[in-house]
Amino acid sequence: MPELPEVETIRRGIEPHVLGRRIGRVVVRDPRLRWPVQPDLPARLAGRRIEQAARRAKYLVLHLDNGDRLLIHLGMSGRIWVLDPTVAPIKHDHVDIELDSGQLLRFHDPRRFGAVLLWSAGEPHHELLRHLGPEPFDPAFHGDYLFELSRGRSAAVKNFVMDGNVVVGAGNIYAAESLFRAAIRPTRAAGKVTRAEYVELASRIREVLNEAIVRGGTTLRDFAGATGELGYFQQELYVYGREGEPCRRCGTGIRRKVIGQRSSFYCTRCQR
DNA sequence: AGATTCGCCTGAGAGC
DNA sequence: TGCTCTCAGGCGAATC
Repeated sequence: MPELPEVETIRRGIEPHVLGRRIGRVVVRDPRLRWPVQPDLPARLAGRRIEQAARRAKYLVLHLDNGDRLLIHLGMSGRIWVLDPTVAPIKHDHVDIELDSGQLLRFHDPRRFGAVLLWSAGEPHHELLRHLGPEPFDPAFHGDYLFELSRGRSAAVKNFVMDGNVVVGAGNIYAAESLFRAAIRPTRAAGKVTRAEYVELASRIREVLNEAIVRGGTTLRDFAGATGELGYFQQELYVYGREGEPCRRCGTGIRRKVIGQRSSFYCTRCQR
């Protein structure tokens, strides 16, 4: 499932293919995504030039020359491919965006949890982005911020950092890995984690995400179609998906426990 | 307000 | 081989 590092990798991958390109025909084969594709989206995209390929949380944000922006979210099974238009569409290829380079952007999403939405120039803030917490690499994100925000919270610290209102990008895998590196047990109440621990955690969240982005970039060096897969970072996981396997630090068997409906992995010895 | 649950989807993998 | 069942999960909405 594409998390923030995967989305950033995809952004970097498609950027050279879309920057400065003018959009031609847009084909919507199935508008039934997480939110329905707006009926007027093809007409409003046609003829627009793409001026910037940005990212906010897990949203790709393509800035257009008329001030409109195209939001693309991959949900959990979404893909974006840069293809030659002669490549025949396959099942779940929901949206094609033709470019004046002769290539096209193809949005593919079996589970349709993703979205392709037009954000009008007239709306300064998009409803889906309004509530989002800071980017992990934003200076506003630091240990003190987590500490202050978490006071009085009874939810598990893992759920707390996975909450997009708190900070974006700490998805299930990266939350688990960050908490391991910070030696914090994911089940702890967020309100009971100390300031010093949050300073460490914020640092580890940035570290883990940065490493994953670097690895993701490696897998897509010969970019043709961003796959949104884990890439080489998968080889460096300390706890995620390693139930029963020995901790890479101390050898203790990694524990799996469901926290807030999500599988969580941690070392009972290293994480307190 | 914060915490929890629900619902949308289909593919992969396990079990039979 | 082929079927059924379970699980996975981003994230807004609804509910507690």
